[in-house]
Amino acid sequence: MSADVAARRGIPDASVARLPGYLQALTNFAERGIGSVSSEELATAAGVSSAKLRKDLSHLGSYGVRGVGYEVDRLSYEISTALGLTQDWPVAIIGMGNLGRALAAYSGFATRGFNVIAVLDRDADLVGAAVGEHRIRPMGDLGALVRDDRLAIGVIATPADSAQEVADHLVSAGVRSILNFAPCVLDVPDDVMVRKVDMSTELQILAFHEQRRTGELDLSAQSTVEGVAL
Amino acid sequence: MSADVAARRGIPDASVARLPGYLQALTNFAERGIGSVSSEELATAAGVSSAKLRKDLSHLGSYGVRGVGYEVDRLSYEISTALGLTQDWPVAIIGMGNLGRALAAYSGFATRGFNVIAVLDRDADLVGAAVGEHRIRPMGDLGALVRDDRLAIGVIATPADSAQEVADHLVSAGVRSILNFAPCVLDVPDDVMVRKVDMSTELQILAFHEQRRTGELDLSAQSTVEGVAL
DNA sequence: GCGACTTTGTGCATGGCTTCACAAGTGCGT
DNA sequence: ACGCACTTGTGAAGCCATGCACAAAGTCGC
Repeated sequence: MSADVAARRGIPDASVARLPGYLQALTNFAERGIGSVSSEELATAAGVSSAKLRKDLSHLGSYGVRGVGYEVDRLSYEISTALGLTQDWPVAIIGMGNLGRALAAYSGFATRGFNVIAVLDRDADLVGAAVGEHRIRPMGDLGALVRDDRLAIGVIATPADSAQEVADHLVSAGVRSILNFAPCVLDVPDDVMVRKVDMSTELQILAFHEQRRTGELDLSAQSTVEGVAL
Repeated sequence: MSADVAARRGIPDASVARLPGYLQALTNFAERGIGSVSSEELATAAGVSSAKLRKDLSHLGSYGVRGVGYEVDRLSYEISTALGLTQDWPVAIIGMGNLGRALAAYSGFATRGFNVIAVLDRDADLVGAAVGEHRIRPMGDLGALVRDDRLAIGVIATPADSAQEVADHLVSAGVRSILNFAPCVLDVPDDVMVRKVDMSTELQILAFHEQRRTGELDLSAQSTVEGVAL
């Protein structure tokens, strides 16, 4: 068991970031009634190379069978355990604008080990309004949610200018994992983990490649010789 | 100019992924009336190390002044140019569920170089309905949007089970940059770039670290000796 | 049983990214 | 004019992740 923990401690971040993808692919296989997959099949379904997949899985332990592959149910369980999804994590969403409401209505949480236990907003005028099955609660409720309902993960869906304030609130209430949808950098203590989701950033990265592509096409008149591929 | 392009070609992906963050931080500085920043200040605002920032910027060219720092406006312009944001990119959002509507209503696009020119849905019953300033259009309009309005970027906001179908439609219409919000892997030709945004994945990564943290706390009773930090 | 075949798990080499450390260049005060 | 304080840009070193190639280990057919 201590070996278990020791193994888990050493999983590289890059591997951890891919585990959810494997889990999702495995769920698809299970739904299609497939009981066993090779690293090649699973890797293709998850969009990675089979060597990478095997190395990633080797960090969890040795759950495959040589010559055969991986049992879908078993591997799903092991990855779920590694990710800490054997329990349901209570999540609170803060900021009930368009995005917050969309997130609150998103059904994908429940099937993936998360449970939205509360939605909150800083705006007193919104408090009490219904959002799906929830009623919007005031920020002051955060402390009770952490204490009584073991809230551990906060989702910030506010505009950028109030995100830091909300983050401070979450941190002082004891939340140490934050998913930030606001397009800004949050300043939090070292022991608080923040992950950011920003569609503008993603679009800008796409724009870079799109522009580079069209830029090269313009130049192709004078030199088609340079490798355009890749 | 060819040196310019050559320089731009060589920007590492990791650097490109950080440029939007720098641009955003610079915009903040500009709004606060700050005309000049050091790499240290900008790096802190963007949440990276100053060495990394300087190396990233060095890939664009030499736009700083030793002993002084970077002029905010100038650097903003250079990064915008590198990212291809001097023009506005036409974007279409496909899938008008909760998420699609939230994205369509998101005001952050316009200020960051993107312009939602159309929203679409596969469901014929939804076609024609109003979403903000837009009316939902049928998938068949994609070809015309690419041809007449230079649509280059598609945003998939459908459930996972129709994402691949939508992606195929986008690709055959000529779109080569896709932002995918559906929790699945898309199979597209090599010259099509897909970036994925998946909040479930992000939450699962947070859960991993949260679980590891609490797991170690549980064990701390028997052995506080092992380095708990980091 | 046994040999042929399949697939995992992993040591090793490779490449890319990050960090360090410092020379080169700039402004300022005197 | 000159030295001092400051900051950029960049070679060099170290680190992490990826890809390769193969031995180990299992199945299947006979």
